[in-house]
Amino acid sequence: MPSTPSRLPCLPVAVDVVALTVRDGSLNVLLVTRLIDPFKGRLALPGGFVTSGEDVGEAASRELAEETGVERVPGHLEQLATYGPKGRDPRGDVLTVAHLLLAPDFPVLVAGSDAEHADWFPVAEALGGTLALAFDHERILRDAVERARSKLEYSPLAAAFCGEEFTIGQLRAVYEAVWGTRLDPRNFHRKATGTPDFLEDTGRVSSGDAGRPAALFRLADRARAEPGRAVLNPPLMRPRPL
Amino acid sequence: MPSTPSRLPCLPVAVDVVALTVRDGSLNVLLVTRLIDPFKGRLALPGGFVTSGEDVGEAASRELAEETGVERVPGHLEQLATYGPKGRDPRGDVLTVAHLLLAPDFPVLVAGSDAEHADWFPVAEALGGTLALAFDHERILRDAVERARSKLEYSPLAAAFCGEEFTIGQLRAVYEAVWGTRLDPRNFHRKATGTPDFLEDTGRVSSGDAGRPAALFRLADRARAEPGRAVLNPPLMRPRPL
DNA sequence: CCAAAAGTGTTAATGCTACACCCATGG
DNA sequence: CCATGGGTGTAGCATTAACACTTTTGG
Repeated sequence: MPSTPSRLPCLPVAVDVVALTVRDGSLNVLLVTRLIDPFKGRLALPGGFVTSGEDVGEAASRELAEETGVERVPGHLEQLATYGPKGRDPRGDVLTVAHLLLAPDFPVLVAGSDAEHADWFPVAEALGGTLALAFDHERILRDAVERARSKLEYSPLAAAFCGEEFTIGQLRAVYEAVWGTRLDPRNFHRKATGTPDFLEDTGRVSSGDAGRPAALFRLADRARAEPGRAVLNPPLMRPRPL
Repeated sequence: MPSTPSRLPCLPVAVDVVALTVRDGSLNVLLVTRLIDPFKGRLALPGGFVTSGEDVGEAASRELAEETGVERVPGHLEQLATYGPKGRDPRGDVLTVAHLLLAPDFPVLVAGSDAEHADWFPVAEALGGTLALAFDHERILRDAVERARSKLEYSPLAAAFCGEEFTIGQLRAVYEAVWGTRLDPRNFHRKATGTPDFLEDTGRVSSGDAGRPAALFRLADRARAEPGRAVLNPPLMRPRPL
């Protein structure tokens, strides 16, 4: 069976992934150095073309695995938005379906100097213009960060930045890094632990750090099942900027 | 210059539009009867293929105009999500970029019996399975309604369902229709008029209806400029269903 | 002991819900 | 006059914001 009907207008369809994580208290994004034209040598979002027989989400997963060298990239992947196809690629019209990955800080494997090498960069730098991203990737990154910021308000997705188990303090650090604000540790603790269907106490405690050991939590089953669902009702609001 | 680079994998790219409006107190969606296979005779979302040289949003606008006979369709158009390309069209892989239109109740022009004829249908019927929509359009419609519901909570987009000027009562009717709930008129009035950068009093009043004449409002300039922006902070919350 | 982070209690301000109540029009 | 919807006031409740305070570790 033919996978594409004939005599229909066709477009090259790409996927790009904005992979975000929290490192050293600030929001970082995964970027690759382009080895071919256009924009050879410039930094870009990981991505590539959709091949026959796969959905766009599968293509995003595949590209992410290929360009990081990590077989099963952790975190929460969701679709962001579709851009184009007009005027965003010097080669011609290319449609791209951008995706958003919220992930714990996993190490990128370096395959070799000839492959495209992915690495984490602070979002502030990537949006400041100093890195000069390829294509319209700065705009896509901007949209992705805004999406991530608003998602934290009403969904349990902040936990996607943490590992399987995490402390309330680590979770708060995620909110602070993504929103660029400081939150009151006491009030945050009450809100996070008091929200139904959000967190589950594992009974274990973290060790090693300074200060009193913290209880370890994991996402509640209800929140695991539907990661996009609005379990934080009323929402956890980010402080209004003046 | 060639508009599509050669030797790149290609896909047919469609756009579909979920046009929503409020009629007689309930949420309605614009559907067309398909005149060709596949799904000939079935109801479907208006849409079509993206042609060379246009962005997906432009294609959505164009298809909407073509299939309704209305040159400049009113309301707020935004991208919803992208579906596919696998297994959603019996002809083969087709990617579709779904859009969402929130519009006042405009009359659909009937061009003739041979053209695809668009008309409004209650969302409840379209999602109930009685209408049996073509392709995966029921799923897209479901996502669109959910998006519209959550957008009303924090954005000023409820006004997109009304005309240029509207009363608080008409605005409340939009919330009630989209959310399927009843809201207290007094509290709603206070919240709507008390939210900064949301509504602007025109100074005029509505006439003709039963009861006391109501003041006419329009969207504030700030809300007009960025229709998706979260001006309703804290959000206008829909009553939690038991 | 001291610093640092975890966790609990308390209070004041804010926002929402649920009403009572008055206003202005059409019939 | 009455019904109908527009608009204001207010008391009770829930949530939040701000901060005092205790707990438990590492150095």
